[in-house]
Amino acid sequence: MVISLAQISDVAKLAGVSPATVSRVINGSAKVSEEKAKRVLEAIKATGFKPNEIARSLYKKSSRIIGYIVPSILNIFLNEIGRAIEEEAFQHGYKMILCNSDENPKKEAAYIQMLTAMNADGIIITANNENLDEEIRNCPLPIVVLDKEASGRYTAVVQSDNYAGGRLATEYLLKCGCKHPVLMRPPQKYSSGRQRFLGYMDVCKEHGIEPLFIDSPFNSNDGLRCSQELLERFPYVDGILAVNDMMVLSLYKVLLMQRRRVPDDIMIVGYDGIELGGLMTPELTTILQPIEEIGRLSAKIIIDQVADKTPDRQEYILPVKLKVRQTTRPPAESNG
Amino acid sequence: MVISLAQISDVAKLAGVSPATVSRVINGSAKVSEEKAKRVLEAIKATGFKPNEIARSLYKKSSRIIGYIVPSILNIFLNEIGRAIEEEAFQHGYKMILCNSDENPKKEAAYIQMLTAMNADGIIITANNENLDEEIRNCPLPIVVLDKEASGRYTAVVQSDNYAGGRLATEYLLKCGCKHPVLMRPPQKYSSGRQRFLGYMDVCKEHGIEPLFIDSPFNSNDGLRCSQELLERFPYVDGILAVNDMMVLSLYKVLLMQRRRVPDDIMIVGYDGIELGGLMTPELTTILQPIEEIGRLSAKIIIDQVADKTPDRQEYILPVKLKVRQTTRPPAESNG
DNA sequence: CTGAAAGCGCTTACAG
DNA sequence: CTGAAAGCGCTTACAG
Repeated sequence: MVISLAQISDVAKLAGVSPATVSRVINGSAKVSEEKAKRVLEAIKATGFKPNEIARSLYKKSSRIIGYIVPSILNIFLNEIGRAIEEEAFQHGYKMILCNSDENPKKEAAYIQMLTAMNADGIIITANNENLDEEIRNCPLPIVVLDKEASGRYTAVVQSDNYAGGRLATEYLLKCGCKHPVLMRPPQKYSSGRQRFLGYMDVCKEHGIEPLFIDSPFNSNDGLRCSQELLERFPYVDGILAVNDMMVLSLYKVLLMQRRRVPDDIMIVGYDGIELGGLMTPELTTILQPIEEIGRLSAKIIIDQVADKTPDRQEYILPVKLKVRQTTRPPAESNG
Repeated sequence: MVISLAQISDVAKLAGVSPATVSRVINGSAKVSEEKAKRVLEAIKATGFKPNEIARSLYKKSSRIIGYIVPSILNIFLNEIGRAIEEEAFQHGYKMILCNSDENPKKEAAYIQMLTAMNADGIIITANNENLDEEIRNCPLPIVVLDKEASGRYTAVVQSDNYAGGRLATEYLLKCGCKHPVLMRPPQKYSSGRQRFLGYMDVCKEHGIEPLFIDSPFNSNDGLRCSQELLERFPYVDGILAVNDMMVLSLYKVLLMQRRRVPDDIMIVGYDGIELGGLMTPELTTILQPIEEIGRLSAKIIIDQVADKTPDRQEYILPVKLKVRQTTRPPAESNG
């Protein structure tokens, strides 16, 4: 069943004017006599006319759409950023569409092409593969890269201060009295991962503490295995810097099986600050990335770009914060 | 910085043929001499030409895009369905774009219009408000409605058997020896919620058990308050049918505070079967909705619709399953 | 097999 | 202020 929609010509006929006049009324792009405008408005209502955006953007080169490409639609952190992008976009009359690349370079390329082809006004992407360079280079749209090593052409990079995040978490665990904090080291192919590692290493060095870490993916599919390995390799661990908040669910499971109490035996600091962290039991102490700001800023950069405002700079490093909850215990003297 | 893209006319010029011929090569829509085809292919490569989908779909009326509109981008269950939609779509050369309506009717309407305007081939929606009727009626696209009471016009409704789900969960709790199973009753404005409630009520009646329930939202923002209220009103509760899996995180928190053990003191059955349930500690016994199938079927219905195949029927009720994990304990005699 | 032409549904110079 | 015309970048009858 296909409902045929009214077209601008139908409206024009009904109102007794030309399509051009109808267009001008809709867009407010030129003066139209009050009387004709009124007739047009009535005709629009009567016909239920909605301008065809395809035709419109074929001419206008802008569809007021921002594309957000993520490697996984199941990544809560990225979805929380998406929500912020969406809000900012909508406030400015833009729409956000989310595309799931499923960590598949072919899909990623396909969505970049689709967004280009549909005259989107920009792309926000957490690209995580290098093969993408060519697609991005061939894409004429403004591109904001999130959170990852930016390679090749882009309009701006928006990420949080991962070095500071790594430091902050480590320093806090030491302050809480941990002697053997172990880092679940994020993938080192990402600059974010390298920065966090660096932050951890530097703090260890400054405190004369031996750095301990195991490599961990962001994805929690392997979380159980990874958590188990951590405890096997470092049975004396008394503090853990989780690769991200989600991973802590697996950590809890393994710790409980081994009857290690949190925070009594082992303290934990997560990373990201997704809402889920507050729902866990015990509630998760974590590094808060400025999720809302990352999303809004990224959207804003693209919207400004449309108005030919180039961003102040190409790299935005947003500050992180420590959120203390229940998986850490501050030292007793801090009460004084 | 705007990169100007090659157009079909550039390719034609370079290959020494007409744009029509280039189009025919790209689309395989008519025979082209081998020699010219070869020249065209070379010219395409040389220019890096990508057909403008906007222009293309203005004529073709199909953009090979399926829109998936959800009330919240943070709903894991809906995102898992989205992943399945995406996979099915991609296999057939379609793309899925996810639109977040944020439970805002205006956004919902805006996205429906956008998808219509961009000649999407169909919409999959978990509409949850009644005001939407008009938008949907005015939308000429195939629409598949998920999981909710379908109102007005639509191509098909795909949902799982909520009545059976309600029954299954209740029966299992009784089988495990619960005397006072309490239902976190899902919002009754949804047919899915009403069906589950009915399933629960019927089983209670059949077993001569007093039905106990409190109203609960799907959203876990209010989870803590809701869980607390449940325990206050029914302190003797020994089994809980959670409104969904996510809500169980809040439940755990409250139960732990009150020193009630799971499953020793209180057993829990979740609802949905999201992956997160398996990461919880204890791992969650739950009703598995056929997430993968819901997504794939919905996508398939739309894709078939494009080829003018009307679906076999308008209502698909998919079967649910019980997944036993650690929040329930089967009766001892079941070993024999 | 192939090109010139018309058309998809809008928008905007161009004249008046 | 307003309409006829051209154009956005493709695709597909229509002739040949």
